Amino acid sequence: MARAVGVRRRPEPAGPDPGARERILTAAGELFAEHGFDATPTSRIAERAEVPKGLIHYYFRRKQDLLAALVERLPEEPVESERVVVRGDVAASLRLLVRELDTRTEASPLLSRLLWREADTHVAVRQALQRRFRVIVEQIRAVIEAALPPDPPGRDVDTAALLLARVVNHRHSVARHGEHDELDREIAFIARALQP
Amino acid sequence: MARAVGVRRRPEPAGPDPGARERILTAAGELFAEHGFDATPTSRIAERAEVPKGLIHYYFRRKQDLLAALVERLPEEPVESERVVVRGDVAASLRLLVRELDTRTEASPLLSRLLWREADTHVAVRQALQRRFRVIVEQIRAVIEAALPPDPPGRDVDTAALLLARVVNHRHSVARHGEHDELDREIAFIARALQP
Amino acid sequence: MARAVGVRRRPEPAGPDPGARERILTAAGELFAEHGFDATPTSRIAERAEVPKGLIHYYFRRKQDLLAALVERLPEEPVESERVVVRGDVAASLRLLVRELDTRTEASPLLSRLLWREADTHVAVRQALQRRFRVIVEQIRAVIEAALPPDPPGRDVDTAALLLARVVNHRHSVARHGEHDELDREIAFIARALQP
Amino acid sequence: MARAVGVRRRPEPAGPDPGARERILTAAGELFAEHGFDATPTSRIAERAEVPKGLIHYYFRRKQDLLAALVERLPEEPVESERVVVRGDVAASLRLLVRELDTRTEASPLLSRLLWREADTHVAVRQALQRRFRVIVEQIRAVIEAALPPDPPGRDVDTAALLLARVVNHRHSVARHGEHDELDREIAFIARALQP
DNA sequence: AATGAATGAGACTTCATTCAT
DNA sequence: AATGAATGAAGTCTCATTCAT
Repeated sequence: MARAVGVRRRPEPAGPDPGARERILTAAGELFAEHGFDATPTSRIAERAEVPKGLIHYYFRRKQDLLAALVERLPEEPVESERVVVRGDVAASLRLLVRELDTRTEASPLLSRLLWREADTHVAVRQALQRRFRVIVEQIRAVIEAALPPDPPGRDVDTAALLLARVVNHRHSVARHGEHDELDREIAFIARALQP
Repeated sequence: MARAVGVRRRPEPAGPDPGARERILTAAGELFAEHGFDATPTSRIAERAEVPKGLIHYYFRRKQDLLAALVERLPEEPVESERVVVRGDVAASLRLLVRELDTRTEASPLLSRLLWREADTHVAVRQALQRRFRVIVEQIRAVIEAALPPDPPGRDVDTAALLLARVVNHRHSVARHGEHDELDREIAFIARALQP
Repeated sequence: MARAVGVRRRPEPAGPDPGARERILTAAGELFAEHGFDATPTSRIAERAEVPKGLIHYYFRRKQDLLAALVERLPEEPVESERVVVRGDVAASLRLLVRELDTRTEASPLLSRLLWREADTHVAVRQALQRRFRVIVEQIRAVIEAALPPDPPGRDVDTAALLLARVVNHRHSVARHGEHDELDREIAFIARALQP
Repeated sequence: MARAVGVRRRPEPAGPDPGARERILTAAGELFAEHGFDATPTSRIAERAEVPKGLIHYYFRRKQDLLAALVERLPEEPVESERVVVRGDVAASLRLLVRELDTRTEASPLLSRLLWREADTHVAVRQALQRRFRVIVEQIRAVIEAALPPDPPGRDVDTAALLLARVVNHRHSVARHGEHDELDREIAFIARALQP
């Protein structure tokens, strides 16, 4: 029970700690999002993840690798169009799709903003985000076409998709989230333009 | 906290250097834009501005103040609507307006992106940018209304303005500039929706 | 706020250096005492302690903590009265006690003066020193009472103790040490006053 | 009335400012006393004295010279013994003398402490203070002798004087002022010892 | 005589990263 | 496999001091 005074004890390895890697990434994501990448010392990440500082560099040789790993974690697989399409009602379909996209991002809205913030200086991040942007444009286009009434006149679906993608992305990157009214009005506007 | 006791050697100031403040701001803007705020040491700013390091802190007590000063420099006065309105042609009017807005930002496209990047962590920057965003929305709305044919049915001008403002802002903040085709197509799309 | 982007070269730590902490404290004590707290850069401490500058901040987050640690090191346990009491001879007893107190302080006379110097601006230091002063008053009182002839008339032992404590403290804080004649004369004076 | 925009105006010398030197010294004394010599930038002194920073270095080439000048200002001329002597009552006499000495120092008790604090590192200060200490010892001795009953047995007046001087000085240098009871008891103790 | 602009030395501190264990 | 100790590079900022005017 007592501990000999003066004897330096090795801190006893404490055994394997599964989930440590995961905790590190979570902590890093939160802190980066909150204070920025540069302003977050690895030591603070270690604290929040409750791991020794050394372990971070054991899993991620450099701090930058944390960012890369964070990007990997972003859900990449597209929303299955069928799940959100309301045949004949473009506005409703898009609303559903956007809710779905939001949900994925909302998992960590700050993280999304963070990544866009770092995109300019970190190539890997930028590329991943641009890829994701293109996927979203494509998805919107698909949903619009699936929801549109069968006889397709010459509407500019491509532009509508890009437009909405920008709106969505704008919210996820720099604008403040939350105002769903505005978003819905924008969707309605675009939908109306597609079916006269 | 203190200075070592002893006699200082050669401060040797070289007399007033007008334009130094300006050079510092320019250098700071460029470097911040290129590498980010945190990753730019004041020493490098001094180098590029060709001033002694101390002068930077003489003009701007802390590094943050450089950011603030950079924001001040953004042109705030709105575009005079009359200059860009083409009566009866909403699309043309908006194209002109957007070109004008671009020009102002393009003065330092990187700077604009930088500021949006830092908005999350620097309150003053964020507020200034949000204010600017609102001004732009308002301007777009004004132009649309001035360009619209005289008999006004119940179109959603507000939403159209917000939509376009988002597109513009998206380009200035996170998207890559330059693809004017897409932008023009988006403008056309919105304009068409406004006059059936 | 940040670190320039780029790869660091050669940290190359050299393994545990036991005694480093101690060497740092010793060096700090000496230098502070010699030139003052503010006028001693941590870099000079590092030099004298023969440790890299970083190590100082590894052990003591801020420079102030060095002062605090220095105070901790002061011997706190009181002199055992019995060791110095010469029954019936107050002057002799006090001389012995003062010699003992001196010895403890003389271990680092400059350090003592330093601490009193910094007491005004560093609360922790001030409190520690005030505590020590009170202990000394108490000790002196105890010794006087133990040494006093058995039939105790109404002498003002308290005041005598305070008086001597002040003399001792005066020597340790601002006066120059060393002149034992004067001290002995003062002790004799006080002792005489106590036994007419 | 209007001022041409953009024209740089010399700030107009504002005419001679007698008392500026005095104000600088006062401000310096206060600030040094409050925060310490090293921790007080000349800029802050300038602020409080309401003079341009340059003026300080115009009057006092180096910061140290401010300390020296502060020492000069200390009242040096001794208290006239006759004013405080109560013939036949040593205690009363000493009480009066000490009150008088206090008054002089109390003019700026913090300043007194400051000077003792800096005495170790600034030779000029140290010498001035030591000189003053000797003057005080001498004064006390004179007062004792003047107050003592005419038939002088072999009392140790010198030691009594030194003792009291130490008490006084201890209060002025490191101890907290204010407790006059203790001081009076100490004076009484010493006085009693002088006249059995 | 007075002053604001300017300067450079250097102080403290933070931190990513490495190595021995 | 894991970790605490250790390092050194660099960053921000302060400030006494000087000079031109």
